[in-house]
Amino acid sequence: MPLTVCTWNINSVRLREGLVQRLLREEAPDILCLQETKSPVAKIPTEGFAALGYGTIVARGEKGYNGVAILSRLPLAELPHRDFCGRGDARHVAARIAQGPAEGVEIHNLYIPAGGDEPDPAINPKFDHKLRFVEELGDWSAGRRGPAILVGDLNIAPGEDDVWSHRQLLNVVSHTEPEITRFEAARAAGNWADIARILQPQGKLYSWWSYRASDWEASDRGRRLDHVWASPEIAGAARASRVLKAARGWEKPSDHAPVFATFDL
DNA sequence: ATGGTGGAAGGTCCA
Repeated sequence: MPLTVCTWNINSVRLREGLVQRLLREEAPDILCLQETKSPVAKIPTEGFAALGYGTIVARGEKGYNGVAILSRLPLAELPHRDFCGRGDARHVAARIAQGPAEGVEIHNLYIPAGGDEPDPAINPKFDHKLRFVEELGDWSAGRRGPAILVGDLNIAPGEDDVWSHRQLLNVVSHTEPEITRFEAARAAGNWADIARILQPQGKLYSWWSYRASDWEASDRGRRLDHVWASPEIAGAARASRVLKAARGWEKPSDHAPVFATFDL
């Protein structure tokens, strides 16, 4: 049975409730993980999602910033989240699929700090926070076991083909050496498979295009910031991966496009 | 080298 998971930085779930509904109607993933919901959990507009079959929602939120949510048409059991960097931020939410062929698979939805502009932890506390967050992701990954899918806006584009210009972004936060080193170390620590690159090792892949371009599509200065990782138990079941680039062109879009992965479980 | 846009809060910070 196929299990399709989607991850999307929505940049306000309340402002873009209609876009979320459109995605659910047109693409119908089994599970949709959202980041930057920017809403307290109680104010997430759940009714319309439930009416579309996504009555299971596990979320964490705060007012105005951060926020992560898992919408599902499969039953979920919420799992404890980790308070990365001990700040109480709503950057991780987790659940276990509770029924069906994928029963027992854990879903981890993460929003890694963007890290600010200056890629120097000595003068930029946001970049320091980002580096420590990714280090902690490695520690946590090394200690966990069992079938799992980790998705989210990880805010790092690790490969040369994950950015529009490797050379021009080497000193731009999201593609710097200290970030990428820690990112790949964290992935290795959990034996996570990068599903998009398992299925397409070469060629440009982006999931984010800045709002600050006069024509995002024409300039196509994208980065792959949104990821789907799978644990070794299920990485081999990955069958498909894609970016719904069209959603970046929807009315009043998020600056991120949804990323999908399908597993035969 | 710079500034460009967008969301939310609320007279600014974050991305």
